[in-house]
Amino acid sequence: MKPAAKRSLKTEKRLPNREEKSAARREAILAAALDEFSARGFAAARLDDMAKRAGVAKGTIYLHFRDKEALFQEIVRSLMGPFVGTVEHAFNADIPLRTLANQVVELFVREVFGTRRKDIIRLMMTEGPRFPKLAEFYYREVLSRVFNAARKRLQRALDTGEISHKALVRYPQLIAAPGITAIIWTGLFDRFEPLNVRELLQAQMNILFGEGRAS
Amino acid sequence: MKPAAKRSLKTEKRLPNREEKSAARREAILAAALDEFSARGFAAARLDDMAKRAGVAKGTIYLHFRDKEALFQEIVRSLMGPFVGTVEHAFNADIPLRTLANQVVELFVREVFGTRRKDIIRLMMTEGPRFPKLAEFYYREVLSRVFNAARKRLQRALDTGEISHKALVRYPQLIAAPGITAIIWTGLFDRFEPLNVRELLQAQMNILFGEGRAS
DNA sequence: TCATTATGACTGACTGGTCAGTCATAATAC
DNA sequence: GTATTATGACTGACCAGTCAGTCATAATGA
Repeated sequence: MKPAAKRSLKTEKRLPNREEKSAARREAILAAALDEFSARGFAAARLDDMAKRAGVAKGTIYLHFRDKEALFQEIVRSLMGPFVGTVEHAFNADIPLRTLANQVVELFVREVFGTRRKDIIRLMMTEGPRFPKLAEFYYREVLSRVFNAARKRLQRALDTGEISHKALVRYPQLIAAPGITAIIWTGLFDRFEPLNVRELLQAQMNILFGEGRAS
Repeated sequence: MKPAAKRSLKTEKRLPNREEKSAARREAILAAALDEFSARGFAAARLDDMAKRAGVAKGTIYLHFRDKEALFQEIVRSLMGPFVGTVEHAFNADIPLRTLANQVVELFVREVFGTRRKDIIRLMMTEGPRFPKLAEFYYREVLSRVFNAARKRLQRALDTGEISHKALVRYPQLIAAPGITAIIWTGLFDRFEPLNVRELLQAQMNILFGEGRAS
């Protein structure tokens, strides 16, 4: 498949070969598609616009993705999949709950709110009901894994007396809720009443787990 | 079909006159449109389907609403507008905070989650970003009024020592967050992991305001 | 090394279908 | 009788997905 390219020349800047170019285009298409889906929603996003934005002909999209829906699903997969491990790892670390809470806030602010993952989550909420397959993927590969890790840690915290609210083990949604709310709020109302996302999340963590210093 | 009815006979069941029929149709169209918008989202919902569902010809819709977008906005207005007063009233009542919290939970479960208002809120979250005018209307006529009432009550509670978390006055979002989250969760993941909405909301209220009896 | 041939990634005009909105005609209320 | 309201066939714009043809790059071989 890939025979000797320009041979191991020292040149950092080899010309990209076919395979590399193909991969680069695939990425460009994914990025462009996310922009369009975010801006217009699934139904109203135009393949023509994505192609133009990615600097590619429309037909090219169909060389990489079966159809519009597959493209959409692949965006979710490619951005959220790798992120789950990071979150699980954070929950499994052997650190005090309050420190963990601060880390989770930072992780959310930096790796979700500060990236396109915020848009992915918004799209999941927005389009999920019409893509049961995607919702299932998201539940199985993302949510249930994150929630399991969270529940395990919360149960331990309950056992050791780090927390007293039993409800948290049953409803980790209470930890996620301000993040969800922040994503929606900023998308709709930030121009009327801007929201300090980090403060909102920290406030909930303070209430749930007691006061702790800002990191 | 039905010419001059029996004139002012005592008959409770007069034939509806023009005005009444028109109003009834308008309502039927609004209801049908909400069903379609909820099921498919704004862009993908079809006027033909709404007409069929409302038992009306497509053209009739345009006798009542300028276009698809106006119809959508009118749904939000007509369902949420009257509801705001109820909520403000609840917040202004002179009752203990913990009782109020229970009432708010009940109000949400019964008047939002148990009605189409749940769908309206979901649609606002879903379609709001693409309808800045609607988001503004919603903020001005619904959210800011509810939040103001909530903030006033929470400030009083803080002054009297009913609560100790100052953050609640700044971020009433923390009270709304589980409701938002519940609406999204049930729309996406209820088939994998059903959510007891009332319990979720009560759990948050318990954490925010201390344990209280279920109403 | 360089000329020739083979490959398959890429293009974009095109097709078939969809759907918001219109309007001439029909039904109905007054 | 006539003004108002309702109808639904129609139109024009739009867009997902297709495919015959192009051409840069890779493979071959002399």
